[in-house]
Amino acid sequence: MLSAMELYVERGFEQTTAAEIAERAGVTERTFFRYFADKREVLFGGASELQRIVLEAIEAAPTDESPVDAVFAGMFAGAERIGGNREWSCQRAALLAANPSLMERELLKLSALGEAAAGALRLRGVAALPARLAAHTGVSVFSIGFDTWVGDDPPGDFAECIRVALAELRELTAAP
Amino acid sequence: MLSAMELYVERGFEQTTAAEIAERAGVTERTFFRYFADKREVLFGGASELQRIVLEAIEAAPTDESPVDAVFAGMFAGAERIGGNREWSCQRAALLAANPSLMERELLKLSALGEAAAGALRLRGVAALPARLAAHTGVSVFSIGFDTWVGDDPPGDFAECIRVALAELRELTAAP
DNA sequence: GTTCTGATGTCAGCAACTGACATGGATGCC
DNA sequence: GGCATCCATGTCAGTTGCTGACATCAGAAC
Repeated sequence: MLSAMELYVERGFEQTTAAEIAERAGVTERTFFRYFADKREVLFGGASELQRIVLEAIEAAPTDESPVDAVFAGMFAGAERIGGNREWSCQRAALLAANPSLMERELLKLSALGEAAAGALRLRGVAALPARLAAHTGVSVFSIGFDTWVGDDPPGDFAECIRVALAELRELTAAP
Repeated sequence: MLSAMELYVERGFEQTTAAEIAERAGVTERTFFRYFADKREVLFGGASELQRIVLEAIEAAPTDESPVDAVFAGMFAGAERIGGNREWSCQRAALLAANPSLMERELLKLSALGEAAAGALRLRGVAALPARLAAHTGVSVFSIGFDTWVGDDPPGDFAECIRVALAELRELTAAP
């Protein structure tokens, strides 16, 4: 709901009651809770779509591609979906940063995305441990790239931020 | 509180009220909420100590050690703290797996640990982006290693699980 | 036109959490 | 000993998130 986002930005998340959101949306509080599991979930409507896009891209990756490459095919597809509206992303990021309970939910969604991506890798024949490692590493880089992108001076668009982060990570983990 | 953990295991997290925990502990519900910010926080008493141990180990690492090595010095120190009581870790992991709201809190704590570790790296002169990447990668491997360790057939103790995961990750991210 | 179904409203209620104030017991000082 | 002080806890009332049960009502299906 856009009404909820507006109110959260206007007066803060904790200071906004479910009844107020419902009222602005023109429905009852009870109806609000029929659409959203809880007050936080309003901000995560796009999560399932993002996950779908990521998974489809992983599945669509060439079978001979490495697990990490397949995962990042998914991440770049996800970045393309999000990368259009930087303004909105910044606003949302500020809200999350200011409200630990919202950040909790975000982290849960990201973790679920990681597990789902790991599942997609497993379908490609990757063993359990490398699947989880590659998938969660991908999500981690995605997330840190996002932070860079909504930060003060990003080196480019969202995808570019991810590329930069991935290159840096490869350098960091290069065997000694 | 041990009373809380008992009750959560006995009858489940959601089915346990704060009043019941307080009663078993011999205090008032109000007093319970003076000690713990919320119902979930009871299970995360050790988080601050873990963070302290990890940070101290990172700070204590030789100055010429790479960021990743320093982070893993911290992770192994943390693993040593936790690795003693596998039984308890398994019970706790089962609780988290069964309760998304508890998992949320766990992820928030792990994320905070990652940010704190990144801060410790920055004090060693590491730039912001590589610091966050190394730190969160370390936490991610720590967490996946933990899952392996409390799983069905771990390849050894907690530290060994982390070593295995780290080696696997290095192989995965090796430049193509 | 009736029936059925799905979305919404209404209402009562539980449980998580909080603020304000009371109380009591330990501690320290004279 | 007596007194002041402080800190932990109890008491109580209240708000808010969230849920179950049931009523209502509009539109689709027949």
